Amino acid sequence: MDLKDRDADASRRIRTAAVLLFAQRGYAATSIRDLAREVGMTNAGIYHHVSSKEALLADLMRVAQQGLIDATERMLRGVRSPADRLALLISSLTASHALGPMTTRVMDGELRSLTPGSAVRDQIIALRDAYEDHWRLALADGVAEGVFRIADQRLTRLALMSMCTGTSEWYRPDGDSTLEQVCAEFVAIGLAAVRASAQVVATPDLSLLPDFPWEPPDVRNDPRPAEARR
Amino acid sequence: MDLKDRDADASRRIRTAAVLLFAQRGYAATSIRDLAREVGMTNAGIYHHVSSKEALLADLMRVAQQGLIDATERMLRGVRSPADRLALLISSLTASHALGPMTTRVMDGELRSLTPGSAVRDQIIALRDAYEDHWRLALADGVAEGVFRIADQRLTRLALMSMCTGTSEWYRPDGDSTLEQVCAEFVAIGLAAVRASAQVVATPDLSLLPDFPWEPPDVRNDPRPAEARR
DNA sequence: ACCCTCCTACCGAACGTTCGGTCGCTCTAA
DNA sequence: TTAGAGCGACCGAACGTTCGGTAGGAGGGT
Repeated sequence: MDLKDRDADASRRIRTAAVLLFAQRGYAATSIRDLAREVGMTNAGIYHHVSSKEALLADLMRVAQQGLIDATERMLRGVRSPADRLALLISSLTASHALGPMTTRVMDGELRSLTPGSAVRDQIIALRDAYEDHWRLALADGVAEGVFRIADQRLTRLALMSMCTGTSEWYRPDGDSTLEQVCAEFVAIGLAAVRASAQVVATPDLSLLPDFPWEPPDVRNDPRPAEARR
Repeated sequence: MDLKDRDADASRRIRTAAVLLFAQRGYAATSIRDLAREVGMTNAGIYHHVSSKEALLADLMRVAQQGLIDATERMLRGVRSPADRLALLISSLTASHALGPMTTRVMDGELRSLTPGSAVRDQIIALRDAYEDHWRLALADGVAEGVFRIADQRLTRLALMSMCTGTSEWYRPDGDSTLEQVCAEFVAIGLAAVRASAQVVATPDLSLLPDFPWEPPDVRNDPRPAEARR
């Protein structure tokens, strides 16, 4: 195999394994040696592809967060109605967490593992803020246009985002509900939460979802902790 | 001070500090020495009150989960209407996570840190199942009685529970919304999610909420990671 | 076709540090 | 006088990371 390809392949396998292990056990509970064993290398070999354990985590998180932002802006492009935008925000966040459960669990839950005050951490927080601004704007516009009736916009946003992100904890592609059913149900709940008077016409284009490049292939041998299997 | 009291006090301070550190940094990222420093002891001193680090975590989780179950059953006692029961489930789960954010974050998120197959882990999973059964039953009863219209009961339950448990990540007692407002809003969202036709008359008695005995006093100096401060 | 050199992916071994946990002593309150 | 809370010192193991070395493909000259 070409050396360039070999390097790219090793980097990809390391990141895929890292996403899997960080999501299952947590960053702090995963050692470089665990990671090396998973990709068939020694711990020293890992450091040819990664400058440090924390830089690896930061890289995974930054790419994932940026991918979510890009996908969201692709989906919202040209959509004006606040109800449509809210529906697309709910669908895309839910679908992203359903289809990339490992990546999104690391993205959502490992910020505390990055050194406080470090540049990468601040950058990722800024990305998160930029993403949430799309929600803030959609809700504020809906209220301003009189099509949403919301008591507390921050409260509503946090409730709906928790609902969507929670999907990564329980969704299974071979489970009882299809992704389309989940999205449709969550959109219905979200529109009820904002007392939307307008009808939703936008349909999410799932091909615009983020590509999480290191999401592990669905491990049939139960990649998820037992408590999430119900 | 009486020796018995001194022991009880040390045990309490250890558990309070453990809940705080486990919630902030995670179990794996917290060392016994971190814990000892927080309570003004050496690492060896800790082991006079705790048999092992994992047993300490299991103890915190078991007591928290049992407290939630007890409080839920106190609240639901004698309440027959499914709409009332759902409203009380939402209120109590939300309020528990708002008032005991550290305890509930450990309870919800550290199951993966317990040794797979261990007796304590299985016991805590069983407690969690027992708690969730109250939700399953309320939704199923509502559907059976014709007062709820739900496409997928499991889906609805998971969405609403995620919304409630997410509260521990952002709620602040000195924030913009009061606990009563949060509960009222979440109950409204929940009832809309099940297309409840019945009116809700039950009012949650907050004095029946679980007493999480080791929840740290609200640390004004920002006990929460920066990303949750918005 | 061949050799020679370079480069790079990776390994074996070790670094200093920190981990969870133990042991025996000291000190103190009852 | 005694029990036990807490401490100082320590254990073996594991941690993240580094370093010198090696195998083998890549590339150029002949």
